[in-house]
Amino acid sequence: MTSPPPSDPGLPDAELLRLDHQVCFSLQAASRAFGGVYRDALKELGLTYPQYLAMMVLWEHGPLPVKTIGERLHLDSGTLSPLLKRLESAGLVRRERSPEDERSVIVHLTEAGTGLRERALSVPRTILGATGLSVQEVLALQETLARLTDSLSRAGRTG
Amino acid sequence: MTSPPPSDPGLPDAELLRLDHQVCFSLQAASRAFGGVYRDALKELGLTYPQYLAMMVLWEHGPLPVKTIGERLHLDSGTLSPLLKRLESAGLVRRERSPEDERSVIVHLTEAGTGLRERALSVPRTILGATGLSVQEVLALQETLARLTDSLSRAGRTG
DNA sequence: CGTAATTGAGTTGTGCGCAATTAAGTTATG
DNA sequence: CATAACTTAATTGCGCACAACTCAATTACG
Repeated sequence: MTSPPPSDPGLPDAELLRLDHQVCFSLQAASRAFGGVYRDALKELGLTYPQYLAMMVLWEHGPLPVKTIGERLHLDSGTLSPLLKRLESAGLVRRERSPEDERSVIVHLTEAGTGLRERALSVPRTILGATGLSVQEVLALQETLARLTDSLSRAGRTG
Repeated sequence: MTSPPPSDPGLPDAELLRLDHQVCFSLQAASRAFGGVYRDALKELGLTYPQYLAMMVLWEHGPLPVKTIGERLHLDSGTLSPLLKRLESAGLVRRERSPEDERSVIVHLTEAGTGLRERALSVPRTILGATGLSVQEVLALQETLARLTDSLSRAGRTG
């Protein structure tokens, strides 16, 4: 339990009352801007950004149950199930029940899914270039965002 | 035209290839964490976060056409039209055609909508507290996000 | 004046994110 | 062994975001 900074005196209320909403707002703006860039970059691959994330997890770790993919991406089955079905319809993955635990559905890459990785390799560099940020800034931003997310999640659970 | 840092040599490719996706990922994680906190904070008001944003714009500026609300929130009519209809169904706003320009729909607050502002006043402080960030960090974060969003938008249009 | 181009809302369709529920399989317990 | 508790996916329903489109109103131009 670190003591979070209290309601941060030093600025007038009216100022504070605007700051917070703008943080979230700026965050969503950046998030949506990313979405646009990824949309363009992924269009020729026929993937959306969340689908791309799921594929990245599979490219990196091989066959995984839905549960694990969900944990990596912080997504639940309500989001993943239809997403993975779309990837399956596109012929990129196969879903098979685990013989060991029939509750688990293991998601495998198909040949096409594995092959797609080659064409996806250029995407990250494109995106990084589009951010216009230095590596230092990226790292600092991630550090701040990680702490922010942690605080917010904690507040959601306990507050 | 500032010269954006080039593909940032100095780190191996494999490292860079992971960074970018994690920025967007961290961003979305933070964004979703905010969503959760706002969801809790706004539950008793019967508003979602985007609805809350729309209400804030109206509380601040009075009656506005859909167009202007969309510009403020960076949302198009495809998102706003149903959202505003839900607010109207909830009795918080009224939508009226502008007599000067019959294409415009002016969104007005109702008594209930105006009254809701009182109950919404406590929300921002709650959120700010949940972020666990200092004011300096908030300001720095916003500055970075603004630049990031700007670069990404520019990349989307021109790239 | 009359037609063309533009503008502002709305509609439709796709996909994501989340809550709540259901169903089926597994594990623990009496 | 039988039942209860838990786990894993899937489904349903709602709302947001965006693209593509339609429609009516306005503005610009010949």
